[in-house]
Amino acid sequence: MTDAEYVNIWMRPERPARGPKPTYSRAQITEAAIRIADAEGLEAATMRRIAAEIGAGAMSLYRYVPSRDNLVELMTDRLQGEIDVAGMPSGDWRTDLTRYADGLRAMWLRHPWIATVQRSLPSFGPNQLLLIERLMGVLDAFVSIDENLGLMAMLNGYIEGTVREEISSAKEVRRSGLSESEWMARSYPYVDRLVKSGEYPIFTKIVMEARHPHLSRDDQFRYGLQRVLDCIAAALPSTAESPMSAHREGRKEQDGPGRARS
Amino acid sequence: MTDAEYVNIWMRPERPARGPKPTYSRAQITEAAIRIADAEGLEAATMRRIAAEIGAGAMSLYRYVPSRDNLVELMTDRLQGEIDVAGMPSGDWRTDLTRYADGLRAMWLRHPWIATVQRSLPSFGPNQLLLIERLMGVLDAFVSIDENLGLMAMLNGYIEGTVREEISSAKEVRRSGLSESEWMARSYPYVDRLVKSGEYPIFTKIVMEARHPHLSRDDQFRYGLQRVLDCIAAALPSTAESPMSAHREGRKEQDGPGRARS
DNA sequence: CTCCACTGGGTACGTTGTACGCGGTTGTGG
DNA sequence: CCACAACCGCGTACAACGTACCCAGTGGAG
Repeated sequence: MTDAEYVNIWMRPERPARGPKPTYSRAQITEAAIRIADAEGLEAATMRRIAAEIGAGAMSLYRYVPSRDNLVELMTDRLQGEIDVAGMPSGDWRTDLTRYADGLRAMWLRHPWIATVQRSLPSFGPNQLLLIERLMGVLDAFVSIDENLGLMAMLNGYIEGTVREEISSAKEVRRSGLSESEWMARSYPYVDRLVKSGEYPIFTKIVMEARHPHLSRDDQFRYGLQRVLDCIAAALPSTAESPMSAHREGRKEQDGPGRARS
Repeated sequence: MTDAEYVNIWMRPERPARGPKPTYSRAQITEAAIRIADAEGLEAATMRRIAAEIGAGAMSLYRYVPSRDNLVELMTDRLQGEIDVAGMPSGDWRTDLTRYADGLRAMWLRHPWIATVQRSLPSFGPNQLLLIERLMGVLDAFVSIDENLGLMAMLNGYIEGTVREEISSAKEVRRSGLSESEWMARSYPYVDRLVKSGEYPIFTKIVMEARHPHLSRDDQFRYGLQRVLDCIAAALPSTAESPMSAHREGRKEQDGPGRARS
């Protein structure tokens, strides 16, 4: 089996048996790369830059990592480890999934570049495996694996989609050096032209509403998450009823005070 | 206002008033770039390659497009136009959203590279605007804009998340030149080691189950989508009841025949 | 007719990932 | 104990990238 035939990075041993002791380590390199990516984006984490960060020569990194893509894989798995899923399943699936959702979102917001890595087939690094065990374990007692996978796809889809939006908004703000409201002011001519054209009534409605957001980003996320969890609840057998899920009030019309519909 | 201060690509006029007639056009360049990206991935659509495709010199493209990033924006908006949302809202929101979901998924599968572009703040190209109008119009009569945005975030999150997985799986298959089952055979040593270790019971369950998938990818998608739509239905006032949504049967335990839990 | 804003495109620069090979270091078989 | 092969860090080199700059031609406005 030649070097190129390792199925993934986790199969390739970090350290060979013989030879001089390595000065650095995969973990150290991964850490440095994450530090740079956090501060300046993933594209700033070039091999030369990472090497400089730990005081090594550029090509030295290739003694530890076969390629930059593989390094990104290492970084991604390290991030999965930041999500605290200890003690799951706790018996209260709603609490568990809320904790997971908050943890995943917080992790993405700490490391926004994660949104730009397109996962290849799941590489099943150690942290990802642990996460799978704990997360899928939450509903494992209640539904089949197929159904569990489907529900988690929905949950993850909601979380990632929402956070992607938060991230790209924040990135644009940083990129342009303008605050969010300044950015809106800058793009005013374009938006205004669209609004004034009268061809986009719903877009207009969104723009008008967005200027007076009722909820903070956190609250928006929490609110939508509760909706998703309600949906999951509906898919579970009654035996799974979560101890403290008595927050199902009659919601119906809860519009703001007298906003007319166009 | 200097060139750099255009707020986005849509504000910048394609053609100036005077001078010789351009040989090419933004639309033509965009089309060529999409063709290349479809066949070989977005990273293959380099400026030189696109120029060669239409028979131009590399630098000529910059007469039409300020930068490659802006070109990607043009490509993305063109893709949004492929989703057929004509005639929405039709009055049957469930049918409308199903059609949209199928259309979005099909478009992503036709142009998998879309998953690798990280949107900056929504650029509101013409096709995206139209899509917003039609899609958000579907539920506009039933819920507030805030709620509508939340529900659509959930729907889009589910669709994009699911399709991302399909895409990365397909890409890995193409990259390695192996079929899906060959790929699994190749990675058998790694997976087998994990299974045999006994530390990952749920991962093991997934692997065992995945060898006998009950549903095709299409059916999986459809199934999860129905679940999401059920969730949306729960958030709507009763007046919004969709004509043909009587497919809520009693589902409970539907496990495979007697697989013990570890 | 004259001007000059525009055209297509060639050359060149800085930056990227990484193949290759060097001289030095070290665990191990004889 | 010692020679050797396997490993180390890393300097050099190359191809490909996005794009700044410049130039000679072209055609509508005054």
